[in-house]
Amino acid sequence: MNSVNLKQLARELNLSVSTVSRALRDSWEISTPTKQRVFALAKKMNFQPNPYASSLRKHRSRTIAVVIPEVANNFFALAIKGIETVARTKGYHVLIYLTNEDVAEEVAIASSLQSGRVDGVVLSLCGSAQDTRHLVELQQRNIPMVFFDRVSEGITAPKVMTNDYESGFVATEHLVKAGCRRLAHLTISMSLSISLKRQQGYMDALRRYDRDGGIVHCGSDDDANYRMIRTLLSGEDRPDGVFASVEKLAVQVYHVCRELGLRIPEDVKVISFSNLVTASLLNPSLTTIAQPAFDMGKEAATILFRRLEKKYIVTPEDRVMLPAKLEVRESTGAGSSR
Amino acid sequence: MNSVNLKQLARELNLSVSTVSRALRDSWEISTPTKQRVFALAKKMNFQPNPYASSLRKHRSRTIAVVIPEVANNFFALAIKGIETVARTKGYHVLIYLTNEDVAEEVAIASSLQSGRVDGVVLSLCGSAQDTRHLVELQQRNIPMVFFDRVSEGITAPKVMTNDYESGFVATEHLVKAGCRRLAHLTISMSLSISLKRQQGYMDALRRYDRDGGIVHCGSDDDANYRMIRTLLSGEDRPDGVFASVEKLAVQVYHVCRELGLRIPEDVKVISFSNLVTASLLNPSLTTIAQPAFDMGKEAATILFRRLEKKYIVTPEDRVMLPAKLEVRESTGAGSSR
DNA sequence: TTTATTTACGGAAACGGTTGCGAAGAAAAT
DNA sequence: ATTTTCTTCGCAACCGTTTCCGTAAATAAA
Repeated sequence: MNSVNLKQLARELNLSVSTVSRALRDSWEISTPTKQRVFALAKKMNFQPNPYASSLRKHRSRTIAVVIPEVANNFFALAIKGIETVARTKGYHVLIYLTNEDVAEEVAIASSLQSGRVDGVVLSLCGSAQDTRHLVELQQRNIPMVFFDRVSEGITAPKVMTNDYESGFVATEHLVKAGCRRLAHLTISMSLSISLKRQQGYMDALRRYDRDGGIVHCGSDDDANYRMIRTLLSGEDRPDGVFASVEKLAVQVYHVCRELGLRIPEDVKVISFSNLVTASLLNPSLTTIAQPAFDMGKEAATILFRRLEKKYIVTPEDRVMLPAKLEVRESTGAGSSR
Repeated sequence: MNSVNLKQLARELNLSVSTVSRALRDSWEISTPTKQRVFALAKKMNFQPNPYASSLRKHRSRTIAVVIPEVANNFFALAIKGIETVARTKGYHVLIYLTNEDVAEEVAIASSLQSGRVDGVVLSLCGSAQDTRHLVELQQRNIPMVFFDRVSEGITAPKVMTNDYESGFVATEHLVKAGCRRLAHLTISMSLSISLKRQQGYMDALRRYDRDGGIVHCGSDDDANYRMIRTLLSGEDRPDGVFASVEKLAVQVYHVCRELGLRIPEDVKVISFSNLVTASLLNPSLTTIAQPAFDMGKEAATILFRRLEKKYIVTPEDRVMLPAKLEVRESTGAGSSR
């Protein structure tokens, strides 16, 4: 345990505890020579102020929480990196909580956050059906929240997101223009607004181009998803274009196509929301809608810190849109196998 | 701010603060009816004890730190997941710190951890040259540490690792048996013990099978790495087998081969340490040495909590070996293009 | 009935910084 | 010389919980 504290410094310096405390915080009330004496000894004794004493007194922990559905996913990993980068330059610490796409866990986490352990929260919702009471309770405790990507429309808090509707439209349009006649959209949630928006973009593009297409509602069970996709691609009237809303579903599509002997892009064209670094190295390389994950994390954290510094007023329609980018590759190509 | 505290509960119940505190901790000193009254009101008022007051008083924060070089990497992401899973079942919170492969950041983080903010640390070193004084100082503050993967041999602390020497040997042997005559090993560090062990396995396999082979020392600068690999594969006497110690180098090899028009595996066979979920979908699919990342995280966290519960005595040679697994795929195949 | 032992709870001192207020001494103003 | 104003620092309360210790009442033992 770190046993060097203010009291010891004060005794050693023949000063009071309060003077030492103020000197270390570079208060104007303390003379320069005294400050220097204090700094010197503090450094010599490697004094580290007890963060818990400070948090208790100041009602501020200099800690934020990041609540996300999963971490083994390039998008969220990059977002964490963005958040952590900003946090450390601000002198904040980052607690991480994984919901594993399970609402019950999200509720439990939100509940534990009510204790005042953190000054603010950056979060991305899990995909299952959402009752947002646990988040409302957090709001009522005056714990600022900022959403990113998987936002909650029902809650008044800043939201950092991508242009999901347009991206869904563009992805679908891209498939159509690549020659697809019968499409399918793989989605992970019927409650997340980002899923609904991507889906709406898909549907509107279908109508705009007068194409046929269905929607497959996947979940968090990988095996079940695999079977659903297998069924989809096994039928007589299987789609010749698939738009996956998350990369893990695209990966499943690749596996299913291998198993069924379907060629991409000749038999089925594939496009997906994804931040896979290996997208260009896949066989065939995968056409993606890539989100600026790192920047979204940075932006969300930046907004949160502005809120914590009271330099920010939240409005109901408070959102930052960072554009996703279409990266055309072979999986939606004309058909040249390489 | 959460303003319902013990004092308010006590006033409401006509009890003393100490009694309420004891009741909530289910102390034997408190009668059952009193406990029930306390529990009922605490639940009704949604009482959440202030964790900072508790930490200050008990000198325990129920928080651990995870210090890793990066997060946008399947290995570390899965390890975090393993650590977080164990932590939450134990009621602990997880702080995350990224060194970005920068020793200076690692030192700064270690220094900030001296404050007693965390009860223990799970860490994986960054690759640059290591002076371990900052870690020794943490040890001296009685903050338990557990290493995983990128361990420090100079420090007496539990280490969770894979059989790096054998894996290096096996990987090299696999390339040799696939027909490679001239090998190259891409490594990221000259100071990490895991790199040295993988390298030693490589060298011993070369000697055992009487093959020629060099070592390319890469760093954390992706562009520089790319150029080094490009130079390696551009020469007249380029290798026909490459063993990458981390997946990002294997990805670079793929890109370089595309640029140079080299065919994998016909011209160059590639094997790599990697936890890429898309390894089997790459073009060609990548032969990997996969580490049990999730289990390594779980194991490291489990050991740390045993230490925190004083049920664990550390010995200098304290290490857990979890075996890595060779997954043979096309990148080291006989040459069939698919 | 008196004395020893439980049982159930309250008082108060921690834990280590932070901060409002007051006060002593020096400097400046009158 | 006296009063006022700074400058610099100390005292003590405070944040919310935990825990040592003490004590009154209830029960058991003598």
